[in-house]
Amino acid sequence: MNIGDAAARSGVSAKMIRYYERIGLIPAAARTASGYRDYADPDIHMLRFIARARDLGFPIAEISALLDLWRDKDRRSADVKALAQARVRDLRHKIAHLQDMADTLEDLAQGCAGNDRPDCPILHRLQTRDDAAAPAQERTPS
Amino acid sequence: MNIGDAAARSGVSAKMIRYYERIGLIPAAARTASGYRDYADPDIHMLRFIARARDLGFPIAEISALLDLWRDKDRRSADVKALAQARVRDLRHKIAHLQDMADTLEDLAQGCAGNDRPDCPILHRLQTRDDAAAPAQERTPS
DNA sequence: CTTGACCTTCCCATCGTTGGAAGCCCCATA
DNA sequence: TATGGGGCTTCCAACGATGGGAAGGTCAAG
Repeated sequence: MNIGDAAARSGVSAKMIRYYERIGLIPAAARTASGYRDYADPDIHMLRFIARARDLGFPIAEISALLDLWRDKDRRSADVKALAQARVRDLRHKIAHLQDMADTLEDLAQGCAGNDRPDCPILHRLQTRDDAAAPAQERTPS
Repeated sequence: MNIGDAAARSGVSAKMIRYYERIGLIPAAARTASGYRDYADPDIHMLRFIARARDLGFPIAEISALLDLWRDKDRRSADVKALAQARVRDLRHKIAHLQDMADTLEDLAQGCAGNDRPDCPILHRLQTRDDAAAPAQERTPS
């Protein structure tokens, strides 16, 4: 199976497959006599695994750890769970940060008339001191 | 005022100040006879403005637009508001995406025993077909 | 045999930021 | 006055993850 077929079947682009091989995330693929990379079904499984993990926000280093666990038949499910939970915490942290930014910005925009006049509290708050940068403190801890 | 002082006062690192100058976000700073960049209070205001906008998630291109509006005394506040609202929409979109990832992953982790045994639905779902990629609530844990 | 679609490697770009190296400058202290 | 250490200058590289493209080899169909 050529790299193009592997890409189509796994959802990982040919570019990224070569990249993952280069950085050592996946082992070097087998080669045909003419130098083409040659993939089989287990490789597709692995690439699909990577695609899923990537879609769930795992960075490369953690996908590498997940792959090790995936291949290790003597793994402890606690190790897998710990990785997943750490990722969830990281995602929740990022979400909270973006939420703060969005809430603050929305609050600023809400106070702006949005007409033809130049005065705008958004610019005003941006240019002045940073005393009250968090108006959205009381959010439901959903 | 040296670049180090400007960095300390504005909250923008010296590295980034040089970078912003290089990419044209800010005009080239004045120079002393010996070639040092020389900053005054208006420059600090501008850098602070940039730092605030950056902390609110504006990309460089939009900060540039905001700076233009900031300097334009004949601006229309509607233009500023539109930029801010577009940024809020973008942030909310990113938040929704991260939320999906976190919910799905949390759901997967919830079904994992987290003990010394190797079987783990997280790895299981990652390696099998893609019907599990839907948002967390859709799927009833069987 | 030609053509076109594929493959190979290599380089460059993104975006915002940080780090380092080599070399010059400024100030304080001995 | 000399010296040392910090700050300044520029340039180069890297990060994560991906895309684009050039130059050249290979494969399969017409």
